[in-house]
Amino acid sequence: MLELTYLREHREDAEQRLAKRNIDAAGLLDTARQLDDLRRNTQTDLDARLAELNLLSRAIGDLMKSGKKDEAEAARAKTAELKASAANLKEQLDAAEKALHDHLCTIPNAPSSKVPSGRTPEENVTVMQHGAIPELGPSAKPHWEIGEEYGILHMDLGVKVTGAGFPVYSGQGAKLQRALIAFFLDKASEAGYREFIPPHMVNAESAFATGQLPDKEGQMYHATADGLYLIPTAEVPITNLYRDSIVEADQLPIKMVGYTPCFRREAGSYGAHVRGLNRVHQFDKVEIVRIEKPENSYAVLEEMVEHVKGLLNDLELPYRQLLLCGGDMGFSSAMTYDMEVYAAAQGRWLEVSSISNFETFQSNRLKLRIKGDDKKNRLAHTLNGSALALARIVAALLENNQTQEGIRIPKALQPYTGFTMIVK
RNA sequence: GGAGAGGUGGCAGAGCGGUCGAAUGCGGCGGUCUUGAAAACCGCUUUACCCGCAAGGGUAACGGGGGUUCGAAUCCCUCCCUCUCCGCCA
Repeated sequence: MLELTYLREHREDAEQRLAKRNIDAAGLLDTARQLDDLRRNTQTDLDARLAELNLLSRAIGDLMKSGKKDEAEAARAKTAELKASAANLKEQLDAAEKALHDHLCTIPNAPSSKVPSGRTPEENVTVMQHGAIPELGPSAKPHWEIGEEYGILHMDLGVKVTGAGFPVYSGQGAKLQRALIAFFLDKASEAGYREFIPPHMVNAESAFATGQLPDKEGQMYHATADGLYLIPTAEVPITNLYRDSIVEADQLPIKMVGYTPCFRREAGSYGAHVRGLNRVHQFDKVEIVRIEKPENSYAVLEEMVEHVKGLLNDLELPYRQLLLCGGDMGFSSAMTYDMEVYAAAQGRWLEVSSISNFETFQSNRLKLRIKGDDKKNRLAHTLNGSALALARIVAALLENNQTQEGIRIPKALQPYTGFTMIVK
C-alpha cells in the first residue's frame, strides 16, 4: 500500500510512476486525495467533540467530589448531545477510513524511475544473458519424457494422489531436489542470510501485509475451516516475522532465507506450455528476504541479483536477466528483475527467480519501521527474491544435461547429490 | 477436544470506576561526580492519527471487537491467544 504522505507530498512523482502501469493514475490519486481529505476533516471534528466531552467528564468528577450534586447533574445533562454527535462522527470517520483504505488497496505500487514502461512481457528489457545455449541434436527430449524414462518424475502419480500439477519425485529425482535445496540454503548462509523454517500456512493478516490479499485471493489455496492460506511463497511468512515491529537502525540489514514448498492454484492456466514442471501447483523454493534502509534498497536489489547469478553459474545453466516493464510487474513491486534459464529441449526460457524491491509498499501494510538515530520512525524497505525456485531448475537441468550415458549433474551440486550422473 | 488460570509500556510487575499513557524495579539514553571506569545522584525514555509554518495543542491505544457509564486498564458480553491439568497424538 502506498504511503498517504507520499501521495500527498509527491503527487506528480506518484502519477508519473504509476502511469507506467498503464492505469488511470490521475483518477486513482484524485480519489485518494478526496477520501483522505474527508477522513481528515471528520477526524478534526470528532477530536474536537471528544475533547469537549473529556473536559465535561472531568468537571463532573470534580463537582461530585466537592459535593455539588446539582451542578454535576446539570453538566451531565449536557453530555447527551455531545455524545450523540461524537458517535455520529465516529461512524463517519470509520466509514471514511474504510473507504480510503479500500481505495488504497486497489492502487498498485509505483514503479521505480528505472522501470521501463510497457504493457506486455515482450516489452521487458533483457539486461544481460550468460552461458552458451546447448546444442542437443534431434534426439533431445523434454524433461517430462526424461523424468518418466529415468523413473524419477511421475506426474501421473501426482494426479492420482492429489491432482494435476502436483509432481512426485523419486529415487535420484528426489535426491536431486533435496540436494538443490541444501545447496541453495548453504549458499545463502555463506552470503550472510539467517535461515528460517517458517509455517507453510498463514493467516489473512499476513497474506494482506505482503500483498497477496486482497489482490491475489484466488491464487492461494484457502483452508476455510480455519481461515488459513497455504503459502504461495516463503516471502509471506518470512517477511511477516517482522510485522508490527520497529527495528533499530543498527540492526540492519536484516537478511533471511527460508526453504518452503509453495502452493499456487494457477487457476485457468492449462495447455501445452504448462506441461511437466513448467507450471505446477506445488513446488519447492528457497527464498531470500531483506529488510533495508530506504537509501540502500536499490543497491541491495543488485546485490541479490548477483547472488542468484552466482547460483546459476554454479549450476552451469544458461540464463538471462530481465528488467520487467511496468505492465508486467507484480502488484506490490516497485522494480522487479526476473531471472530465466534456458530449457534447451523445449527451446524456452523458464522463469526461475523473481527479485523485487517493494520499497515501503509492504512495510506500510506490515507496520515495519526503522528507528533512526534521530529517534524518528520511518518505514523500512523490503525486498525478496527466489534463490531459487526448484521445479523449473530441475526441468532445465534434465533437458540441458541429457547425454547418452545419463543426466549429468553440475560439479557444484555433486557433493550434495552424492552422484555425478542420473542413470536409468 | 474438556476443566481451570491469565493476557498491562523493551522486560518484570502494580493498579481493579474518575485528574492513569498508566506506580515501582530492571534495562536504555543524557547529565553531575571521576585521571578513566564503576558506584551514587538527577533528568529523560510507547505508538498512531488530527490541527499548526513552527512553538505548541488535541484525539486514540492497557490482547481484538462490542456494551454499561458523564467517565473504563478497571464492570458486562464475545472472539483470539498464552499457561496448568486431563484426553488424543507425529
